Amino acid sequence: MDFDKSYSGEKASVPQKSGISRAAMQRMPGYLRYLKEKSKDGKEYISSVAIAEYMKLSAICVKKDLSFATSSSGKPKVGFNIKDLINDLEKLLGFDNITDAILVGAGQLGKTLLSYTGFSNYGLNIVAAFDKSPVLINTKINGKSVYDLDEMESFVKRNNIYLGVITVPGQFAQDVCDHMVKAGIKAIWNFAPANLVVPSSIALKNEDMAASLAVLSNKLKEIMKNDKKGNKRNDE
Amino acid sequence: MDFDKSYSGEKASVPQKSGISRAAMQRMPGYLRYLKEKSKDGKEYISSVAIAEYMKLSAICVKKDLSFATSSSGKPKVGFNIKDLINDLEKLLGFDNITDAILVGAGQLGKTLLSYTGFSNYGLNIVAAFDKSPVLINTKINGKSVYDLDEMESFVKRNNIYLGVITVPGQFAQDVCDHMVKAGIKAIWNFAPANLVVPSSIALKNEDMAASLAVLSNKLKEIMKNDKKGNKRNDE
DNA sequence: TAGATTGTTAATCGATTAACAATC
DNA sequence: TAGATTGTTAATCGATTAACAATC
Repeated sequence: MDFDKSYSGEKASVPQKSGISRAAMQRMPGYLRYLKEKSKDGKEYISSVAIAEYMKLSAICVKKDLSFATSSSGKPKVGFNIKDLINDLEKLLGFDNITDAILVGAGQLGKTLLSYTGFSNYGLNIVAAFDKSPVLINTKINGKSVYDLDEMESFVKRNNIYLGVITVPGQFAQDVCDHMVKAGIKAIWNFAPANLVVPSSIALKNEDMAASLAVLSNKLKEIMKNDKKGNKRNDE
Repeated sequence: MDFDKSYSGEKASVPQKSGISRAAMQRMPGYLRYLKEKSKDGKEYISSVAIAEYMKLSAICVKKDLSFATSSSGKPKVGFNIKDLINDLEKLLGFDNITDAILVGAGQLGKTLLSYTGFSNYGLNIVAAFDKSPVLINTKINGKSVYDLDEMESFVKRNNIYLGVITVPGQFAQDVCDHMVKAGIKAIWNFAPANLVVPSSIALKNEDMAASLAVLSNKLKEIMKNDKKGNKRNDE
């Protein structure tokens, strides 16, 4: 194998699905969640204006985003059929058909993800976990077996797995990542605090807590600064 | 209290720190991580070109980003002093001085975050947790007390806490969020799968697994489609 | 019908990149 | 000095928004 390896934050070299921007793609699950709520409330139709107002987006943005998902079009004056829209979004997001995945790192975080029942709503099914720790190997977490990391490659090939989740400490992440790529994994969901280097043909999504916290801390700092020039706390 | 409440994904109405784009802000922790690695390797200086190559960004982007952080400037022909840059970035990100936070929802995920030792590197210190479950109340997780949710408001006020982490199931998230805002919390880090509605004066960061997975699944789908028109797997 | 709402094309806005002068 | 690299201003690119015709 001969890859042109290099770190790729998330700026995938992988082409985007026909014209949908990453930003739009990230908004889709938000729409889906909102529509499901509305559907449960018994509503049948909803306008882009209503969605936009709640989601604090422009109606035009919502319309444009949804235009990528909708098979049937919305009705002027009425809006979109919520049930149809839900189906369209689930299809677009691939939440309707389950993708099998493996997870490496059955520590605290790994355990949490293995135990999370919500992934089935997102079309993800973690079928097995791998670890190096003898204490964990051959145990079960939420009914899912933890195997020796050495068995990962053959498991992945045998079961045609294409998605891998990394929940090991930062310093081991690159090594695990390399093994996943070697095994044939095509998409990596990385929870480890590490800048992973992957071939450009592999999809990588970093769940980067530090990055999130950076944004939030920055906002908080601004808020505190503004508050100083006024009333200090909101508790009247 | 009278807020103009509305859902705000992450499109904060809160002003950005003097000119730094959100995108840039999110890249900062990646730079920091890389620089720390390099520093450990014994390197003293690094050029924006070298950083850019590894991070798969343009050198211009790196230079521009770093210009927001650097107090002293880089040296032509040599690059930036790594140690200085690390300090600058940590200061910019607020990772150098600790912010206290509380967490609501001491379930599996809450437990994981409470046990995570890495947050101190990010300037975050979760000082206490809150829950409704009698099984959890008055227990300790990683040395941190779990209190009755009813005590949250007074705790937050008494200890001048401004940052709250939400790790409750989706259906309870809005209620918890409202209580946090009422208590005086200014920044909310939400791990629950819910579209939270907050006053525009509150910073909100959603750790939205569904959104991440949406992007990753989409990329994977593209890859698999492309692969069909060629060799099927990478294992020669 | 009148008016709300859709869907799309053109304009704007913001972020990234290119160009280039300054400098060690 | 020559050349690599910085820092900044101008150009480009992409995503969001505005405008508007179509339609139920």
